Amino acid sequence: MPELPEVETIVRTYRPRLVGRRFVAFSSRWPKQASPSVPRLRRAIVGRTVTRLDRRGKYIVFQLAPPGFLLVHLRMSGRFEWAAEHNGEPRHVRTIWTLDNGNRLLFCDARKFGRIIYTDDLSAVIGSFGVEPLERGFTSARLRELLRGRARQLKPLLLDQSVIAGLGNIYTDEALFVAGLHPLLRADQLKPGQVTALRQAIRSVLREAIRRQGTSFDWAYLGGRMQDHLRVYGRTGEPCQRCGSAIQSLRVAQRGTHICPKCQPRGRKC
DNA sequence: TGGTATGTTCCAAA
DNA sequence: TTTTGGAACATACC
Repeated sequence: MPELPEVETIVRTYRPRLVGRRFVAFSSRWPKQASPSVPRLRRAIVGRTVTRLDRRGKYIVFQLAPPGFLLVHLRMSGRFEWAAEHNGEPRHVRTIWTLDNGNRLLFCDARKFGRIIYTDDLSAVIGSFGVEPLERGFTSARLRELLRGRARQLKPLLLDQSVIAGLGNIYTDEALFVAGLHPLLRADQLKPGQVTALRQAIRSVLREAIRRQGTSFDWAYLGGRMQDHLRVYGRTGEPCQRCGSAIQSLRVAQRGTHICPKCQPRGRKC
C-alpha cells in the first residue's frame, strides 16, 4: 500500500486519535519486526505520551514525551486498524499498542515486511533521506542538482529514498507519464524544461493522490480512490488518455513499469 | 502451479 | 565510486 500519499492519509486519519494519548502496553506476535528487541521497545514506549504524529518519506513518526521516537514503516502490506470489541479480530494482526483510554491500535501486516523502530535519535533512521517532494525545498533548481552528474536511469533514481523521500512504484510511473519522460532516460541528460516538467508532475500527482486518499490495492490497503484515476500504472494494454496508444509494460530495476510509448519516447523530444 | 505484488537491503559484478 | 542485477524477506492473490 504505502507510498507518500497513503502514508500521509494514514497519518492525518490517526493523528487526532493518537496525539495526547499515552501507551500503557505493547505486545508483538512477530518479534522480528521490532527494533531493538520487543522488550526494549516496550520499555522505551510504555508510559510515554504521543505529542505529534508526522510523516517522513514513507515512515510514520510518533514523537513521544519524554522525548523519543517510534517509527513505523508499512513496507508492502502493513496497515493500522483499531481493535473492535465486537466483529472479531482483523486478519494478520502482528503488533498491538494499548492506549490510556483503553483503545488498542493494531498493526496488521500480511507479508511481515513492516518495521517498527524505537529510537532516541531520529536522524539515525531518517537522516539520510532525501528531499520531501511536497515541501518548499523541492524546487526545479534542487531537482536539477540531484540529477546532475548521475548516469543512472531516471526511474530507479526517483525511487531512491535518499534522493527524494516518499515516491514508490505507482507514483513514479504516474509522474514520468505526466512529465512525458521515459523511465530509462539517463538522469543527467534531461533538459532544463524537462526537469521543470518532472518536478511539477511529481508534485501534482502526489497532491492529487492525497486528495483522493491514496490508491486502494486489493487486500492490503482500502479507503482511497486514486486507483480509478491512475493514468498508466496497472493499465497495460488500455489506451493512453492523451494519445490513445496502448499502454505498455516493461521491467525497470526489477519493478513493473508502465508507459505510453508515444508520450514517453526514449529519444529526445515530446 | 507459477507469476506477480505498493518496499528495502545486502551482495556481487560490471 | 557508481550503477546494475539478483536474491532475500514472507505471504496472498489470480
